[in-house]
Amino acid sequence: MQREQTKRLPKALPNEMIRPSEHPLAGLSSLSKVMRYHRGQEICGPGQPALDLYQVVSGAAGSCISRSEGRRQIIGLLLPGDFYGFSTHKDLDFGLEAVTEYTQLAVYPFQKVQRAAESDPRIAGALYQMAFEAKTRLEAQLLILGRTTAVEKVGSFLLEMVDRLADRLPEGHHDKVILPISRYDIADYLAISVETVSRSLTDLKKCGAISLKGTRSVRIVDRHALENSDGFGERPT
Amino acid sequence: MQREQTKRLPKALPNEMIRPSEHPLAGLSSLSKVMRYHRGQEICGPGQPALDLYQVVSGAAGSCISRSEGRRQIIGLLLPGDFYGFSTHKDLDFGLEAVTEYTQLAVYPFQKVQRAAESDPRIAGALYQMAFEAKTRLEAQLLILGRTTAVEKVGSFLLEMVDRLADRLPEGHHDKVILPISRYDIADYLAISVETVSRSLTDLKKCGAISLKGTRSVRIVDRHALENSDGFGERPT
DNA sequence: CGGGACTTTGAAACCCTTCAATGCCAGTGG
DNA sequence: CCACTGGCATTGAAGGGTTTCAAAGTCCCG
Repeated sequence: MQREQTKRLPKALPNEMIRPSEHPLAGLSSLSKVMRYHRGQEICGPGQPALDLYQVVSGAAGSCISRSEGRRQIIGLLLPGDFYGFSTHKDLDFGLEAVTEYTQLAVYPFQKVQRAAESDPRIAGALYQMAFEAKTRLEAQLLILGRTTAVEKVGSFLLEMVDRLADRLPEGHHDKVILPISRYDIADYLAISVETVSRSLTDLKKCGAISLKGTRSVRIVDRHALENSDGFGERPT
Repeated sequence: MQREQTKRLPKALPNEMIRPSEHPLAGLSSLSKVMRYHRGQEICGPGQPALDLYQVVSGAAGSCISRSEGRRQIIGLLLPGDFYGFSTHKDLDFGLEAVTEYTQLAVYPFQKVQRAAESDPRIAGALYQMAFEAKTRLEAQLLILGRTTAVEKVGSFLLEMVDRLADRLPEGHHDKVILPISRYDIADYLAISVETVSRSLTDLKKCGAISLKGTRSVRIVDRHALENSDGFGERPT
C-alpha cells in the first residue's frame, strides 16, 4: 500500500501543476507537506474523521462512495488547486482516492488551520471561500447529472473539464483538454455505464462536436453543439 | 407579484417552524426581517448578485434553474433552518423560489453579516458552518441523483425528507412526513418526469414500503426496503 | 357547480443498461 | 526481442426502464 516510489512516475503535464502563489493558504504553507499517490490509491478512507485538509497540486482525485450493489459513485472531482476535507466533524463517509498517476496533494493539519482562522480573519475568509467553491462545484455536477440523455451529460462534462483545466494551458488552446480520468471514472462521475460514456463520445465525434487524439486528448470543435446537444440536429439517414 | 396578503394564508404546520434560538446567527437577528411568500413566487431572480442571506423559517424553497428545453431543475431544496445566499460574488445564476404556501424567510443583509464576521470569529464560524451544510446537502442530493432507477431515487428522496423534517415532529412519529412539495417539484428535484415520480410512489405503496394518506402525507413502513430498493424482492405475479 | 391545478394511469417510442466479444496498449517475463 | 497478460476502450444485441403523449381522475377554491 505504500510503495510510492516503486513505480516510475511520469512527469506531470504542464496543465496539471498549480502555481504555489495562487492558493489562499499561502501563509500556512509551512504547515503542509506534499504527498504523492498512484492511480486508484486511497488517500483517506471513508468513515474516519477527516483530520486533514487537502489541496490537489497535480493530477486529480475523487471523493468516492461504493454502493451496496457494487457500483461506485464519484461525488466531486478535485483538480489542481481544489481543496477537500474542511469538515467540521463528519463528511458523509466519503473516501478520497487518486484517479490519476502522479497525483500530488498538499496536506494541512485541519485543526491548526482552524485555530489560525480564529485569530486571522483572512484565513477564516479563505476557509469560507474553499467551502463555497466546493459547493459551487457540486452545483455544477448536479446540473450535469440533471440532464436527460447521456450525450448531454458527457457533453456537459467535457465543457466542465475545459473550463476547469484549460486556463492552465497557453493562449489559443482553451478548447483542448487532456482528460485526467479514465472512461470508468467518467462513468462513475456521471452515474452512467462505461459503455454509454464510450458511445456518447463516439456520437459526439461523429457529429463533429469534438475531435479525439488518442483516448484522453479532446478538442472542442463545436461548443454550441455540446451546450445543447439535446437532439443534435439532422443526421444523414 | 407582491400581493403577499391577498390570499388567506394557511397556518403553518408544527413541523414547519424553526425555533428562533437554534440558528447560528441568533446574535444578528436584529439585522433580519421576515418575509412571506406564496407557492411559486420568486424570492430572488437568477443573474442578479445575491445581496441577501436567507434562512427558511417555515415552508420550503428551492434554488431553480430553467433549461433551454423548458425543463426546470431544482438544485437544492431548503427546509426550515436552512440557509441560502452566502455567495462571495456570483451564485451560478440560480433563482430562489418558494415551493410551499406560507413560506417564510428571514432575510439578512449579507454585507453586514460579512463585516460582522471579520470582527467576530464566532460569526465567521457560523458562516463557514452554513456553507458546509449547504455542501453536505448537495452531496446528499448528488447521491440520490446517482442512483440508477426512479424507484430508488424516489425512495431515497423520501428518506431524506424524513431525516430532515421528522426531528421536528413529536417522539414516535419519526417515520412520517408531510411532503412540503408537489409531485412536479419532486420531479424537478430528482431530474425525472412527473409521471415517473407518481408511478414510483405507487410501486412503493404496492410493495408495502410506504403508505400514503392523501398525496402529501407519507409514512415509512419498511425503511430497509427503501434504502436498497434496487430490485425490490418478489412481486406476486 | 365549475374551473384549474395537481395526480394518476395507459400505451408506444426511445434510451440506457447489461451481457458479450473484440480491439488496443503498456508492462512483464520468458 | 517477442509473446503474453491485464486493464482500458469500443462496439453489438437483447432486455428493461423512462420519457413522451394522451386521457381520466381528484381535490381545492371561487
